[in-house]
Amino acid sequence: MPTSWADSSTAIDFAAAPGASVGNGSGRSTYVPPHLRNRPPSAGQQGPPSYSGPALGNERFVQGVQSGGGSRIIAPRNDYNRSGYSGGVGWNNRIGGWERGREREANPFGPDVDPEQVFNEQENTGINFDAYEDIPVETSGENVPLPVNTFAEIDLGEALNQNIRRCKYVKPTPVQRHAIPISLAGRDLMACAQTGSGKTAAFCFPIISGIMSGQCVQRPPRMSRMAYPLALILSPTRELSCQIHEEARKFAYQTGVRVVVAYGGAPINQQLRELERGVDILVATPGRLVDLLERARLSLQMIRYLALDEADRMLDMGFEPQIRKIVQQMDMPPPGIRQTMLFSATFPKEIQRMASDFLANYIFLAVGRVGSSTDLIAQRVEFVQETDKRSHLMDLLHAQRANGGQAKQSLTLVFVETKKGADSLEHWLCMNGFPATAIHGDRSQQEREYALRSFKTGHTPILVATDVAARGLDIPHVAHVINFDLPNDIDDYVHRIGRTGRAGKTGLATAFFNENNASMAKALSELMQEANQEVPDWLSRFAARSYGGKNRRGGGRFGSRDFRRDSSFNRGPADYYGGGNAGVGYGGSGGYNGAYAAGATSAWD
DNA sequence: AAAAAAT
Repeated sequence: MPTSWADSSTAIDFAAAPGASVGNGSGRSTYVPPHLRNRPPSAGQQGPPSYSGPALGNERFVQGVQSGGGSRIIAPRNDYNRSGYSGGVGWNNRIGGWERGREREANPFGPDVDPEQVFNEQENTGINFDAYEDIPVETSGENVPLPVNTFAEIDLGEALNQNIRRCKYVKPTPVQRHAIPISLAGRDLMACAQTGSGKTAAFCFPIISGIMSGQCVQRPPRMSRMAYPLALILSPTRELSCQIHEEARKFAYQTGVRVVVAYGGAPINQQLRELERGVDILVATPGRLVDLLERARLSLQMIRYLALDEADRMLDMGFEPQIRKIVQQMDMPPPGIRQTMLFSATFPKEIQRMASDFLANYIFLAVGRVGSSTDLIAQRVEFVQETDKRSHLMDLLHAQRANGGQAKQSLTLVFVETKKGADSLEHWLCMNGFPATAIHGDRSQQEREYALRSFKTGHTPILVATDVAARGLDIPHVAHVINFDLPNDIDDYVHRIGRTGRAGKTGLATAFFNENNASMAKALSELMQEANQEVPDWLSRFAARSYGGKNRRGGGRFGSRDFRRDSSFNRGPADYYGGGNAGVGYGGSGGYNGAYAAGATSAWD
């Protein structure tokens, strides 16, 4: 994955520059970021700047600018923070500062888009805003800031506004309308929303805007090669982290806010180099992040914004210990000091507990699921024996091809249960004349990224995938999701079919069902029923027969409701936000069920 | 049981 800064020629300077070598000893050279080398010494370099940051106490970082005088001298340093110290204007000056001398920031909008040509027409892969009109939204908490209806109402700054135009965002999505004002007001947020609802922008805009305007102490001077991001965005899979990184780079283009991504499976050295060159927003998967922390190449003590994306997925994948380590056991400022946004498609107990632990007096936001509410995804279930699956798949693909689906317009995503199954199905499809590729966790990261690219571009319009691709990935033009193997969890099913019918486009989801999936019958038929889909009789019979299986409404969930309303949850000292029920003026929450049935397992359980 | 994620 090309990362703009890595690809610039200064990377070479970096390797060659004497200043690049870093010493740990006090007498050795201090790392000077490449963009600050060969600059005439400014006033700031005469003496070491003082630094008053979180290490000295729990005051808000913004106070550091004003109160920093004479607090602590750590290391000789360049004028990184000069504007903040001298004028107290913070980052607006910094843009001129650390961006000056950089020839050109790589164009994050892709080769087809000239960022200078804001009104340049491009295929609209964006959001079908009409599809958002009826999406129900629910908020609760103390003093919920009012939602906005346009981006213009929000003061995000000219640079960000221009990027919003470049991205062709005309109008905020529901999650953006609500989440952005909440975030800009400095409040913590627990949001139930899906990727595809525009939530990446919903958490990126306030972060970028906050970093730009914040009178923060930029980098605590250190002699080590430690990176100090101001914002951290955690996501469950590498591909999702990449995707967030790509989007965030567009939003941050020419704002001076630097976005870096770190994830496993890729050489760590390049990522370390990126971090060394400065990072404001770090997007990461938990494993690699812990690695970086343990190598002491990264400190979280400057974190002002924390965003956890697809939090339920991260818990499913067993990341809770790592996440708790990152958030609670390293040097990250506590809730109330940092600002935290927790995004999750579902809201089970574990997430509620996490919300209690990670957030301070938060606002709860639930957004109906886009594309699932209506007929945007046509769901079909077919009874297919294991042994017949391949030939049946072949029939579907032939029919699809016969219908003249343009390759690029009709991508087909085939979900299977196992990594081995993915490989063998891919091979079999290719042998039978269907250009397919596969993505799963046993493939190298390079292969994974190649597969995804090849699929997105329509080069191989069939992608065989395990659940690695089930959530969050936003691939335009997926016309058909085939559950070759049904998952064992209805939530996974919802996420998988959510790869189609995105952003207001219609999609088709076909599932192969047989006796092995009996445990899914009930939940599946309920889900389809509530989404006004035709449920085959045989499936209803299966459903009636099955006792076990997961009841969608069960599982000890409070659903999308703000659980703080439920007094049973407020037990003991964990209720640190005091007072307990924050759901002021909140009532009649059940009203949306039914109408938005397919989203029932997500935001509207 | 399988998948994902650090090496």
